Amino acid sequence: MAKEISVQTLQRLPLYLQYLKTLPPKGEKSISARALGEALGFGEIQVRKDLACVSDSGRPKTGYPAVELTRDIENFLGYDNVNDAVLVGAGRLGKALLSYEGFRAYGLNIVAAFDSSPEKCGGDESGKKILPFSKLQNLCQRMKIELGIITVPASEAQAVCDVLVGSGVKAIWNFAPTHLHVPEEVILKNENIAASLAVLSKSLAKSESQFLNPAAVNER
Amino acid sequence: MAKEISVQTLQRLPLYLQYLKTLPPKGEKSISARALGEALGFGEIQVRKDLACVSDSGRPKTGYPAVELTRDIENFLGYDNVNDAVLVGAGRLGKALLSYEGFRAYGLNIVAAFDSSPEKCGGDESGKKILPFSKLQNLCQRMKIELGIITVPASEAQAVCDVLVGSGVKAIWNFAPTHLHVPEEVILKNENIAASLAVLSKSLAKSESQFLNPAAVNER
DNA sequence: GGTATATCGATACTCCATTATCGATATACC
DNA sequence: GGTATATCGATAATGGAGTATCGATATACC
Repeated sequence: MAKEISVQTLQRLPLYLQYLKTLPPKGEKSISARALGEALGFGEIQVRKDLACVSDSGRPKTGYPAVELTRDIENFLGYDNVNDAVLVGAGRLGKALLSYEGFRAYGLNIVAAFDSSPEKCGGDESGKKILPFSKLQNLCQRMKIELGIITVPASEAQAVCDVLVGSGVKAIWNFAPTHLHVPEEVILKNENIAASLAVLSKSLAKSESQFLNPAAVNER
Repeated sequence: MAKEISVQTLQRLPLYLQYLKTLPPKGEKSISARALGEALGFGEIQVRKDLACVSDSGRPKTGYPAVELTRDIENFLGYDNVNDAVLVGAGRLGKALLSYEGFRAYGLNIVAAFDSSPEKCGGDESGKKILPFSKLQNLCQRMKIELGIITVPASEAQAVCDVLVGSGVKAIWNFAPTHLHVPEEVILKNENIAASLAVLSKSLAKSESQFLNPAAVNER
């Protein structure tokens, strides 16, 4: 436990958690690394290494107690302390994220959305407020917002990003299909659907032309 | 050119392409690996190795001719031959994907969406049709659809997946936050927002507690 | 209580992606 | 046309993630 953790491991942790939550509460008290691995498509050694980073509840002969393991992963990922965030760009994708209930379970709370076109402003069906872009800076500074989510078109993304950074945001989650420039100390995570699609359609093409590598493009 | 290509390289190729498209048509005819790397945050050697997989248009002293390079990447990624797809789950995320204009540029054409609740059926604002789920199998078989996009809640995802596979779909793009089981020969790509968020919020937490590693969580 | 066994955790190994080094070469300039 | 130079491309070195092996140990069963 408490070793250096790699990005890959970090990305797998939520998957373990998702699976643990699907287990019936009345079922087995413990689960083995092998069983977890088979359910998710990972090797059992990899599962042990991943879990060793966040929990030491593993017991020989029985495996990991489901309740303790769940708690340990959640603690590590910080799902208990909530992160406030703002979202910029109330288009379709922005609204989809706004109304996604699951974020709260991941410790993320979108406090408000912003958009430059006035007709989008007001209340969203999700119950979240959509405010004019001009109010962004003020709100971020007042509420000490640290995370900004960008769902505007690519052409506006850098400008929005600059405003967010100027408002004290420390991390940017970018869904616009473009590369953003941020200062050293600001964390940037790009969500690029084209990159994912490239992997998928390429392996589809490959498998059709009988080349090689038919399956399992995903993780690992 | 034409060496084995890694998944990582494959994921970066669309990023090069995106950047190339932002260059003014009247500007420099050529661009160097160093310039590309600086714009996107990669090392110049990595850029050369990536591009070597898909193009041999690089010239000493000048770099890569923008037009040729663009064409080579697009050819490699298959953006010229269109892939038909169906989407299942006309919720907010599903509709967002439906109306995303950018897909066509990536060689993806969503021919129709499906949903089990009748009130969602009919025409979407995007112009795409939303059909009852019962018609899924028939349409897939008739049109020989090879790619299925899943945007239903996690609880229904496996059932939808099974129907898609049973309808002859060869690749699944899964946006539901759950792990799916598919036959060996079916390609599965999971889009997991929780995994991305985990990386982001963890590094945010880290940078605050002054541990280490302040920036650049993203690719590489 | 003793013993067999399933499973964990640590160490060692392998493999692949990234990074560094170096020679080759086409262009630009004189 | 000759020469200097920026840049590419190939080969080698490094680093890190994933995988295998093996001993340790807690549990279950007799």
